[in-house]
Amino acid sequence: MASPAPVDADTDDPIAGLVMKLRLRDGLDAHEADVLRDSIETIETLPAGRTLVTAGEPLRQSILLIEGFLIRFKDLSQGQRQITDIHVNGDFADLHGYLLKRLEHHVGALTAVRVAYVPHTKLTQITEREPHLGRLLWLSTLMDAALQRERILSIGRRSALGRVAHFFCELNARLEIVGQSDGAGFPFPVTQLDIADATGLTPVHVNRMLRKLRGEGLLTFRNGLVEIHDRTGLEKVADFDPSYLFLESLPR
Amino acid sequence: MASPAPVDADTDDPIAGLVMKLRLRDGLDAHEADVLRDSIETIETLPAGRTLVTAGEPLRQSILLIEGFLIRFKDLSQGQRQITDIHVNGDFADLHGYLLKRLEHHVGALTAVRVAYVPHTKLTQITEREPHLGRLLWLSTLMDAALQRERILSIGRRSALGRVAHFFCELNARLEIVGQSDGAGFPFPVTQLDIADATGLTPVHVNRMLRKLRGEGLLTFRNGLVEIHDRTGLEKVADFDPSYLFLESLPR
DNA sequence: CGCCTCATTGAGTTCTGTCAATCCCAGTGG
DNA sequence: CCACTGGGATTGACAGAACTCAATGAGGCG
Repeated sequence: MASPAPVDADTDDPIAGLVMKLRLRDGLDAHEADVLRDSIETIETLPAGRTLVTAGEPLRQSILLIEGFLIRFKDLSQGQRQITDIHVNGDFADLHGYLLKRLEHHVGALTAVRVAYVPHTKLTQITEREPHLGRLLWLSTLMDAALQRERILSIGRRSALGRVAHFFCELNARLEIVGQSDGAGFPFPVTQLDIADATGLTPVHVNRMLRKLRGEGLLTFRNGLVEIHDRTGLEKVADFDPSYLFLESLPR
Repeated sequence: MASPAPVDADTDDPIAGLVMKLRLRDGLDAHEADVLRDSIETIETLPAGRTLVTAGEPLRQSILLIEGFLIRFKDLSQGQRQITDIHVNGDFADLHGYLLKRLEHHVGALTAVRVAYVPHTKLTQITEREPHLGRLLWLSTLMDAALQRERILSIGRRSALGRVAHFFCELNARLEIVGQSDGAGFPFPVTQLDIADATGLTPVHVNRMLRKLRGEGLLTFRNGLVEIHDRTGLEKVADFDPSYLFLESLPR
């Protein structure tokens, strides 16, 4: 019940999701896929709530998310939390830490996760020996940045209802890419507080917005499950334009 | 009067600001600086308000900002504008466009600017022949992303007053790096509407917050000039922690 | 059964936005 | 030199969105 319905990205190959996403944007040959796979040092399963990286700590490896949801988040001095990114299956979540050497934010497991660790030394080898693959990794961090910009727009200019709607539209679209959503819904075992921290709202207000979305027959979020009843309507409320997701191919 | 007071980054070298910033993080040898300088194709001066890149248009070159302020911004379908990034002297503003092939946002001149154009072919050569320099360019896009994350935190969780205060704290710190602020103030010829679009507020409310900052003896913004009267107090109101700017060196 | 976390709801408050008038000032033309 | 104009800045009054506080409900778990 609580386990996500595996579609076809969830094979035994830990980099299946990543490969699906990179392929979507640019060619990725078998050799390059092998190099990526061989760069993985260890694989781990972690429970929800676990902090994987704390701001400021020195880093020597990056995190590839195989299954579950990871978040990057920051806090103000008084404790107000803001989630800046949500990562899904196949995201090279922590690639930012590679060149920054330390992160200015935390990385945590939003749900139970399976992650692979890639040593930074391997990443440097890739940039030296496989320039094209190196550019693809760079590209994936640039697409993270595009998601962040949309989040800035969302929090800065969308209404609370629009923000919540947009949050789910984006998640749905991103999960579709990696075969974790069929477009009509997906498992998402988090609390309303988590959604509040991602949208810059309070949990109470998120609750009200969810009620409204439900009442308008657009979307239900309950028991860790998102059901999209009216995708077109939801995207209209969200003012959702997926072009920032770069879903089309970007020829080499 | 309206011309910014050049400190020492404003030499004739178009990449002076960029070099200052990259040096701060990692070694950059003379050869690498030459490669960067030689990658510039043309240099242009543009008036305030000019749009340099429109969302979606195919790109073949990236923009290095030599002087003035550039913005990246997005709009909702009803026209609400949100500035997602502000670029200062020495920022390789449009490096994101290199691998994305097209941008999902616009790039505009917030003030009069002088910009250099670098063809994407040159950037590819750098990644192929100069892996270390390539990583530095990658690093600069990662630092852009760190700024974006702080903006998400700011808009999502800071009060209106805190947002405005934080906006100026960040700008001041970034301008100091490239010698465009002495820490006590700097020229910033923009309107309150621009600040509103950057902070996710309305111009009327920005005006009120500016009045408050002025009333508390923290900062004055008037006639395109920022004067910081009480930096410590301002940073306190802003809950400003500069660690996200990565001002310290990141050893190779 | 009791406890705990999370979801839900209502009432009231506060913050920020909206609307509209006025002010200020630089630039322009007479 | 002065009236006029236009773009911002400023202000007040009011509206509305989102937050706060607090109570209640619902479900899972030991």
